[in-house]
Amino acid sequence: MNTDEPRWLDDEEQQTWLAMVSMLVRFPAALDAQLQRDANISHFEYQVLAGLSMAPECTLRMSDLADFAEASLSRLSHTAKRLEGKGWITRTPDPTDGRFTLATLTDAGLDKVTATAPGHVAEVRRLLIDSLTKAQSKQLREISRRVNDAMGPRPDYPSVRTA
Amino acid sequence: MNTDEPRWLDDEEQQTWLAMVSMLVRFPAALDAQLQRDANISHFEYQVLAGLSMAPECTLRMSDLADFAEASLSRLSHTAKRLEGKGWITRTPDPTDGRFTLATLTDAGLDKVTATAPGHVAEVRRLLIDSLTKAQSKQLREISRRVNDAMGPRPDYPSVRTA
DNA sequence: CACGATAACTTGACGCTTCAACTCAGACCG
DNA sequence: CGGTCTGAGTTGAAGCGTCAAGTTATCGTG
Repeated sequence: MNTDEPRWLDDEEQQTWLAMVSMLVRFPAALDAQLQRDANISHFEYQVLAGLSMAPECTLRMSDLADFAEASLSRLSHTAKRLEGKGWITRTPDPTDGRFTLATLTDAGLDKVTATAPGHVAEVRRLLIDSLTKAQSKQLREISRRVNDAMGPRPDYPSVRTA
Repeated sequence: MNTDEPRWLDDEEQQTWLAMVSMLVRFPAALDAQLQRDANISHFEYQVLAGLSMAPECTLRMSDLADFAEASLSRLSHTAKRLEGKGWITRTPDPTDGRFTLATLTDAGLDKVTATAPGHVAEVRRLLIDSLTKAQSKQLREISRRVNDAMGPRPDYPSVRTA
């Protein structure tokens, strides 16, 4: 609603922007497509399962899991219900503090992640890692860091400590 | 479902990947948040209106508009119906070929874009352009180009020719 | 000129995300 | 202890996107 003359984008800036938007739209779609095709799950569901698989005891509080997957608690809750319905996770109140809910990967859930991970990693490699030189990969890390910083402090940035 | 030992990501690759995922999730959310807050429209709706505003006669075929906005025709059709309901666009069959539908920005729609654009551009600047050095901006263009290429030929890449 | 393609939308149903309540457990306070 | 507050999680409704059919207009072909 600001009507002061804005600083429009010059040609190069616009190209950067358009290329970025295109990648922004297509990349998540490509990831979802691969996972949907090969494992019949969404990228977000995969993230949830993968997050649990990397946690001690395959268990995480809902809020920590939401934080890891950068999702709202509500979104995670709905998804957790679906995943529970498929037998891949269970939810129980935290015995040490009933306010928390602990999500745990079942054996079937672990099998699912194990079966799905290689194909997913291969796709990430194909689309991103192997498409870039080592230098570009480093540049992308720095660029992402800066953009993430510009968006504010939400994700605890340095090394999400999950693997 | 491939069970051959995959090439896992090493530490640096994983960091690149995680940073990228974070940006991928948060950046579109940030754009939508700004537009929703200041103009009460989604980024996709903005793209549609902006696409029309840049076209000759403020008019485009639905299929060309879908192509520009990298959306399915179905998605665009639903959105167009909503935008038409708000009085921002109109749809008419192409007089020269009844199979096409021409979407045209109304005066009210043009006002909406004009009022919304400066704030949106400012946000793009704040989050992306001004967060990066000129060199990084160039790197990002090249990185996006490569990743977009890896995802296949869908969008007619070189200079979308809309402005 | 009829008649089967084909392509450009449009529509309806379904699934997922968001948003705004709502529930519930423990903390804090008198 | 009872009362209130806070924060975690859940739920239901509403909105948007996708998918699979449907429509309709033109093209080709005989």
